[in-house]
Amino acid sequence: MPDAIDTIVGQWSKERPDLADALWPVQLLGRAQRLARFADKSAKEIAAKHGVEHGEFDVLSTLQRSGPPYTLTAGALLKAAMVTSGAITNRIDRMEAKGLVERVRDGEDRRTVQIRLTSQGHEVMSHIISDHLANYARLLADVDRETCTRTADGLRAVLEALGDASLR
Amino acid sequence: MPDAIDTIVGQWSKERPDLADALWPVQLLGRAQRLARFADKSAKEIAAKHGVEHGEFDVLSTLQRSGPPYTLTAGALLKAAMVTSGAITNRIDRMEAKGLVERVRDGEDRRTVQIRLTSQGHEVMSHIISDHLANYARLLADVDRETCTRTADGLRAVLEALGDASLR
DNA sequence: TGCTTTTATCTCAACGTTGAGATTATCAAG
DNA sequence: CTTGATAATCTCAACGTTGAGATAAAAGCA
Repeated sequence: MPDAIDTIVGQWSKERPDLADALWPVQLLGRAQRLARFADKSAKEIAAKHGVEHGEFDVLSTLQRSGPPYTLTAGALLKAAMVTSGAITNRIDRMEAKGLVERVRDGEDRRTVQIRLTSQGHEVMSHIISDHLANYARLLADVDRETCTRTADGLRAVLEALGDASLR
Repeated sequence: MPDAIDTIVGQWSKERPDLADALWPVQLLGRAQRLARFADKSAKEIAAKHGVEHGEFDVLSTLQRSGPPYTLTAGALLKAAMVTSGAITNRIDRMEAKGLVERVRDGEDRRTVQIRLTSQGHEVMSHIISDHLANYARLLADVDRETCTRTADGLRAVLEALGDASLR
């Protein structure tokens, strides 16, 4: 059964037959983008339900999963989030105002700013993460588990080839 | 070899062992999001090289692959692009100013606006698409073709289960 | 010690998207 | 016809991100 990407590839094949042999990457990358859009949109709704922006959820998540003392530099956060420095500064500003994180400048290197999850941030996050994972599971409810595993493994191979480094 | 998502899943398993069994969707959706980010960022650069925004490239692409007469309604474009109506209006405004598309209100249903690719838009697009596909191929250059095919098929199954309808 | 380069974060204006509401047109009854 | 409901697009203020430049601290080197 054709999906949206099959349609797109079919349309291009007709319109530009000379490019037919160059369309195969779209089958993979186009679908990854499409799936990511659905997942993003869905995750955004879950986060909003708990009163945080999508990007803020990302920061909370990165901090909590980093484990005690739930503290990372602004630089580590922007790399993990794949956004620019301006975006991280803004997110931290907003989150600090909400009491979710706090900036700590300690002695070692005074250029860096340590961002620490507050107990309130910790609390909010523990509620969101369950919802978030349940939502993700719901999205994939109709897909058999082996397809998920196999596809995830394929994506891992692709990301490795792309040089997507481990985070630590 | 672990990738960024393996690291994330590992961190969560340690921090919240009670959620260990609920992390499997992240293996798939997290990687899709990550791959999509790389692809998006790369596509954005290609489009910029030709003087168009990422979203504008999306519109050009949708119009051209739709085939003669290279005309779609604003509504069709916003569905294809998965964005809101405001975004499409703005994109069309900008693109019309650049001479890439033109609004045509013909008689049938005067609520709708037909967006038509101009000859200039056509020309710009034919240059971009080759670059774009070459860039996509370059991204996947180090991945063996069968992995791509297998993974793309897996993603199609997931998208179908999500109800991602064919576009026409 | 002094000078330059590099690193980390913040500042801020420009930009694109969102999302609710307004506008205008069509359709379905009555 | 007229009314009410539905549909398609546009308007616009609020919002988050980008990206270049500024600031300040640390590291490299003479």
